[in-house]
Amino acid sequence: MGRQPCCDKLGVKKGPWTVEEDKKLINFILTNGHCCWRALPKLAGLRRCGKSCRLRWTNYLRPDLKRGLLSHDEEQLVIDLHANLGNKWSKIASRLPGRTDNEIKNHWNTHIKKKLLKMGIDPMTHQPLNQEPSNIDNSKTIPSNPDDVSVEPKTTNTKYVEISVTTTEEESSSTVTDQNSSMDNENHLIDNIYDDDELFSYLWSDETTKDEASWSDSNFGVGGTLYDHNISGADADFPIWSPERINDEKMFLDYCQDFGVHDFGF
DNA sequence: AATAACCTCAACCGCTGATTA
DNA sequence: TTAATCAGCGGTTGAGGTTAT
Repeated sequence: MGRQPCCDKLGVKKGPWTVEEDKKLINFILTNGHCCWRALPKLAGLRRCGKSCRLRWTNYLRPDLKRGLLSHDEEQLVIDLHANLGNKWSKIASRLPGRTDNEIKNHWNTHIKKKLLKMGIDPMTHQPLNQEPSNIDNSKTIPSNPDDVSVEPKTTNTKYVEISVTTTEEESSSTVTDQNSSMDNENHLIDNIYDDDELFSYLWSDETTKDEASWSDSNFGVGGTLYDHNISGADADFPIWSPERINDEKMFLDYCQDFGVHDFGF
């Protein structure tokens, strides 16, 4: 009865991934795909459980991932989607190409939440903090069925709490009044985004899953992107084969050796 | 320079619904 | 139908880095 037992818990490694492990995982998935996470670690020669491999791949190694802080537009979109969906990070992430649910969740908890609180806005209800809960009409901000995003996501007439989020230290130190004054401009920016039918339909489309996005570029060629998490600072924002990084010849050649030049689309 | 306090985010944990034998 | 495992999700943790004292 039932399926075969999952991975053998004994001897399964935990903790941070090493470069070697990353290479093994990338190499295996690029060659064989990831039809079965349970079997993958053994086949790839990794002493990890399938769950850990899946997380590492989806949150860090996927070729289509963007790196670096969320842009202002992305941040605003996250806030807007959160007002509709609540803490449905995977659904929010599916609307932001190249971003993971974990990344968005972390960014929300460490940056956006604080900014909203600083502005006197409840991050959960997206309403002013001093507003009595009984006065809050949640039906306008959070659909009864959070999954039902076929509900008008947001129009310029929909009365969500319009939130402006700044992205720099300088800006974040500004007063609420200052931020309110810039709100119109930024709302205008977001309105423009929503006025763009093509972008709008893409962002609100359920068609493209993270996996599809990932495997549409199932190699490290022109569309794919591989980042080296061991590089910090500005370099970390560039793919390892990008001109910005390619001057580090040794590292580049190391990766070419590991994955084969063809993997980089040359 | 040393230490404490704070911040960030990768990774883990535990739960849920779907799937399978 | 049942029981076991699966993938996926959201919440939480803690190591390492940064900033303040």
